Amino acid sequence: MREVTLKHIAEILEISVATVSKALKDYPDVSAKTKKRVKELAETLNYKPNSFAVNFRTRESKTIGLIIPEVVHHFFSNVIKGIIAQAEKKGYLVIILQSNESYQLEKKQLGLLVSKRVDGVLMSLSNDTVDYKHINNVLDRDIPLVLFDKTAKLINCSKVIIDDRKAAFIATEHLIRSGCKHIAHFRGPLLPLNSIDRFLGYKKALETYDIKYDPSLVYTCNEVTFEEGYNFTQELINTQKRVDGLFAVSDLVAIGAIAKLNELKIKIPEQISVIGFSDWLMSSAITPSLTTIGQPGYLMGKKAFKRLFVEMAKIRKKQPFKYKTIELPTSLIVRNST
Amino acid sequence: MREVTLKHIAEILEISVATVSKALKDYPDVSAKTKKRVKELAETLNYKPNSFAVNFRTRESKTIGLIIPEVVHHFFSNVIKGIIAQAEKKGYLVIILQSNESYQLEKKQLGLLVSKRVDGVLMSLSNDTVDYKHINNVLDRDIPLVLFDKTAKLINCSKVIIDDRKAAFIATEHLIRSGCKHIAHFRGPLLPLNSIDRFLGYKKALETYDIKYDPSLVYTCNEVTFEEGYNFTQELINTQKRVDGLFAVSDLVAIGAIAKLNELKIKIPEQISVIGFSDWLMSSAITPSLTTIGQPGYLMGKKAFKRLFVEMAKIRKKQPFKYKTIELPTSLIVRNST
DNA sequence: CTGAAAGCGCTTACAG
DNA sequence: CTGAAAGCGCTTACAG
Repeated sequence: MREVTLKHIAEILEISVATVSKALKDYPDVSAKTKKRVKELAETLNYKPNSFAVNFRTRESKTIGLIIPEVVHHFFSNVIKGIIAQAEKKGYLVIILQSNESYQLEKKQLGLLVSKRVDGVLMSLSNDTVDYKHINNVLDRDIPLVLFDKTAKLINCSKVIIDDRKAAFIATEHLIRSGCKHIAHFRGPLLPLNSIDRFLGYKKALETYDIKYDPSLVYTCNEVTFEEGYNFTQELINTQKRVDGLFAVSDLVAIGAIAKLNELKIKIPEQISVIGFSDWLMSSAITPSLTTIGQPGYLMGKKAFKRLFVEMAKIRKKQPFKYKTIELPTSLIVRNST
Repeated sequence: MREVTLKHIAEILEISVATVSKALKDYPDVSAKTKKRVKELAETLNYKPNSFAVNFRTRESKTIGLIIPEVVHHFFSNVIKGIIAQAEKKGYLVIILQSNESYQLEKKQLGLLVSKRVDGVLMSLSNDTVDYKHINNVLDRDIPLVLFDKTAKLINCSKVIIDDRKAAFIATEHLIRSGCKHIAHFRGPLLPLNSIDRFLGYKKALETYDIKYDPSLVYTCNEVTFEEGYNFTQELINTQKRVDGLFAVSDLVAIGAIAKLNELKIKIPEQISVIGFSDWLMSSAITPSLTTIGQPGYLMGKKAFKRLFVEMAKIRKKQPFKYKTIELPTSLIVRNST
């Protein structure tokens, strides 16, 4: 079965390829009668434009690229879902690449997407990324790019984020208001802005409520895993320090902590209150259910695509535009661990 | 900055475009000297072939499509990860679409991928899919397509699966061997092959060990959620029937059951043993940790791409090949809930 | 070893 | 209202 082309239709109808093309695209300068004939035949023959030819001609692929640090991650899965849903609605397809939290991979993948000529890029930085040349390079080539969740202040482009500092402040404040006075923090890696901001929000809350900041109550989770939460909790308990609250950088870490506390028969929240961050699927299912900060992953994906869509249109039409930072609200979800 | 093309290089070097093209691709019929000059200049100018033109010419996109019922799902996330990792290794990019367990969407998305001219398709059927015309249609057009995890016997193509029936048999057998005699089953929806097979494995194990099958101990989870596990457990307990074991179609359902049993202060595994299916991230973290069947998601993704890669090559070279069904091993992971 | 030519399927500025 | 023509950037069969 040969692929049907404009030429076939033109030959059958004994008109030119140009007219067929214009008829199908409803150009005003084609007679209604011709349009009708062309469209009907196209329908009958089940004509589908050759997208390779269309891409080539129009210099558009109607495809965007997405680079994400880790696909197997409740929050990021939700972001992905939001992005593909919104993209599909607008006729765009999404190519997904995983940077594995590696700067080298991220750089390489961005190169792949550019050489594939995606119409735009959505990305969340890897924890490893310290240098932004690869990103500025894309921006300089007038390829729209929007960052989400893990961003960097020094990159000048549109961003969709939450206010990590404020959310962490609220989380810590919630512990303080529930009566905690000795609050530990299992923070994220030193580099990404999110974990810095969450740490700063924690410190700020202590300061606001006149609680002395004690650096020995802060542990750094480089991998942000269950095991780190589990092990650091043991270490924390071993120090024999007074601790009555714990703010963990993510639910997974908090759940690790809860597992260890349960094991040690330390009562939650009576002896130690625990709060996480992100609201993972499982957080309401564990015992005790985890108080946490709700982070709108699906919405973030949706908004990120929407912004990208706007910028793709602007660039296509060579219209000037300003970068925007869109901040999404978070929520305190109180459950039984505090 | 104008895009560098073969023509630019040809003009600067005062040779033909054809020779430049061949030199870059190391055709044997170009002199070493010319090759060297061309390659050096291409390097200096940072020449990148226009992938739109290449796709158009070669009729290949080096892109595959992936249709998955649900992105936010621990098992499927792992499959996605395996697929993109393997695809990237072979120079392929992956477009991901989510069918949302809807046959209509699945059909539409398959159409999108075909019109986008992906080189191949990987998919897992939606629970809703009863009719396979859309898939046979793709296969008939000589577009390679491999199914994984959720497949159908009636579709004639390559598949990457686990033996759900056997795994369910082993899960149920494990309960029986731990002393359970009254085993409930929270099964999946009536349609997809997986949940039918898991149900059949359960029945077969009962039969093998001379335990009478009691249909009133079987509940159907249409959505396969935490809530269903939670609610059906309440219903099950309400019936006052003797039950000492539960095999749930997925970990999420099992975790819902555990949450309810904990709430009712029913001891696990002393009073009721619980086993799940899939080994989600959280299953080792809950209390008690969940015994389950390990299902190799990442490997499944990897194998599915590998098979697709083979078939893409065969079809490109117009070589005949046979469809293959690749069965991956599962494992019984014993934890504290049994 | 090199190059002229055709062509992939479409779009669009232009002429009539 | 219709069509001839050019062109997007590349590849490859063919001639020399």
